[in-house]
Amino acid sequence: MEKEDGRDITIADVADALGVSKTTVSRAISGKGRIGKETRERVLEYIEEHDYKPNAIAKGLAQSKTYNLCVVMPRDYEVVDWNFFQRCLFGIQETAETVGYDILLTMCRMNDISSLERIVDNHKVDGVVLMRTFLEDAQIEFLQQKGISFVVTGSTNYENVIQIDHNHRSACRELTSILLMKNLKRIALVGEDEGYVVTQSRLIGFREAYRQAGEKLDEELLFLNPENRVRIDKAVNEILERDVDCILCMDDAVASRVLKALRQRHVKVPQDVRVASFYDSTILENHVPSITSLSFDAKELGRVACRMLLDLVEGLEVSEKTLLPYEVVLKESTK
Amino acid sequence: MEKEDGRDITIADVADALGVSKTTVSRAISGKGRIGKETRERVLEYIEEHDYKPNAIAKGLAQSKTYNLCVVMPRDYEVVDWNFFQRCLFGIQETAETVGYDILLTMCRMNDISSLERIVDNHKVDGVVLMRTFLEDAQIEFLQQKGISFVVTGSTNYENVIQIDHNHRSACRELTSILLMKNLKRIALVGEDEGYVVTQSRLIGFREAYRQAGEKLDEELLFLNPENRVRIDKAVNEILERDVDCILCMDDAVASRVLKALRQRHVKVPQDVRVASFYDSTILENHVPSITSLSFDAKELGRVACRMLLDLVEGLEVSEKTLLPYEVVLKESTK
DNA sequence: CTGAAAGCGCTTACAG
DNA sequence: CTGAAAGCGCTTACAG
Repeated sequence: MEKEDGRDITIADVADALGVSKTTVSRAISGKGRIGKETRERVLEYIEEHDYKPNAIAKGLAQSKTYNLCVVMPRDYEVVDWNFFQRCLFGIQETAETVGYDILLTMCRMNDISSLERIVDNHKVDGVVLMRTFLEDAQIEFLQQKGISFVVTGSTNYENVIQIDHNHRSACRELTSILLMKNLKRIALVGEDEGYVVTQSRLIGFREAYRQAGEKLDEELLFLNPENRVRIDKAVNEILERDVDCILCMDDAVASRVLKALRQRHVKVPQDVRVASFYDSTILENHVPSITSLSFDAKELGRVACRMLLDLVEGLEVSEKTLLPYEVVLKESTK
Repeated sequence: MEKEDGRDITIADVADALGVSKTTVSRAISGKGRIGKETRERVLEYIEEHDYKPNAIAKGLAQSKTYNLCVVMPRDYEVVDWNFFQRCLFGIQETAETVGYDILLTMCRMNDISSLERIVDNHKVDGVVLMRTFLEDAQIEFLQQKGISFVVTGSTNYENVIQIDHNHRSACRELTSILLMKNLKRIALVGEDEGYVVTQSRLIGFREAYRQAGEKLDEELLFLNPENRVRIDKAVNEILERDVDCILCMDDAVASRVLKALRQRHVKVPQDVRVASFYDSTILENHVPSITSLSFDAKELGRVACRMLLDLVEGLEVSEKTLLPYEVVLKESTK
């Protein structure tokens, strides 16, 4: 509702029109504080009729709150799976919305956190969720020093950080175990970057599966050197020379390149070699043959993370580490 | 900088410490209004030293501004290319940031605009960019009625809407022309949804190319019926019966399904039939053979859109329709 | 149950 | 060139 001068009506206008005080109107809206049932109804009715909408900014100022949550997305070109972040973001937004919070989105290149700093310093948000962190993470250090509420989706080695993640270690252990049980003993593990905690978790899970199965892991089949970055091709050559049963990829970006390399060499999947990925993304969605992989519910991750951040903002106790379940999805590529 | 009680220091603290008025401090910071050079420097120095940061919320309230822009992303599962929106979003965020604006992100399912309504009604943003619109668009109607500044990325038939788009019509005309010049006369056009303006533009460009080339278009080769939605497969069968030179797909999601269908039928691309898409996305990025398509710079679209919205918010004149260039990228699939 | 008043942290005419 | 004061639109002790 607008007044003649083009401004929206305020709580003061409502109060005037009804011959009550602003306090009363405020109480009727918020439901806080004692107020007569009848007065409240009168106010509510008037508000409804005249389409009054509270100004969230003013409310925020008075309460020293913003009702905004900052989510920091990664922004490099190297990101494996945008879609995952996308879905996670949806989960966050969806649950934030249900309690009247909005999402202030920003990006973070490597360790340039200027944008995050500006948003936090300017008091534009009540809390933040970091969608990706590094082993050495400027975002975490900044937020901890500022003392602002935040959670991390994914895992980190930093202390006292609320983190929500899928159980990658256990997931990778399970997938590897299944492969071993299928009598695929010689598994080559290909991955590009050890700079993330998740990569380490995956590797640990991989090793655990071998140990549990009582099988010996051939360290010669581990291709984790970051120098392989552009040379997956070369790695594939070496792998093929070493007589492997299966190629396990750290993620789909890697898997995609491995598959391409195999195709070029006319190596058939799964006949000549099996392939599986520790990660499922849309990259391989339409791949023929379909690729065995782990499946994670990104949206649920977002939902849980957001809920926890909201609790944190409200001053509630929140457990430091939450692990979400996963699924192993067996497809043609490991038949 | 924090005070003992945990609150951040305010303009009043600075004023007190320096023995000047809040007015003066405010002026020193904003650069507005007359102020002595020396006093300004004193203030600035103190601020720097004590790491004072203005409270954007308070500033916003005083100025009736928020320094936030709302970006509305589509949220259906049917969206063709998330990546495009992603990159566009990056462009928007990037340019907003340079002038101290932040992005409030929300999603819009089909025509459920409740989330957008809440954000606008609560005065949480100064303007909005709609990333996708429908022929009948609740978002546009709502924003127009509210009289709030907004721009649209993409095209719409609504009047008086600032829109920034790639020149799809001309792009599709050019790609089609090139195919015709390669003597690929019998081109089947496959698309799923006519509910968007862009689909119409593409179709127009397609027809124009035929007209310009003086070739007759076989209407039997147009597969645009939404009923094909799940039946691309069937369409491909019919296409193959009709002796076509090339299959032109409205977008990559369609192209991807068409290619899959061809593969299953052992039809070779480009030997047996050529394939091209009116759109380039990551879906087909690693496809073998590589697919001829149009290429659009999503990030630039975001940048331009944001700049125009900012102008609009500042009350500047802005041209209603802006068309951005494109590229035709010829690849193996039409060799 | 209700209200006057102070306050959230800024900006901005207005006066000097 | 500088400042006192009012105002942005809410909330919230405090008093009645």
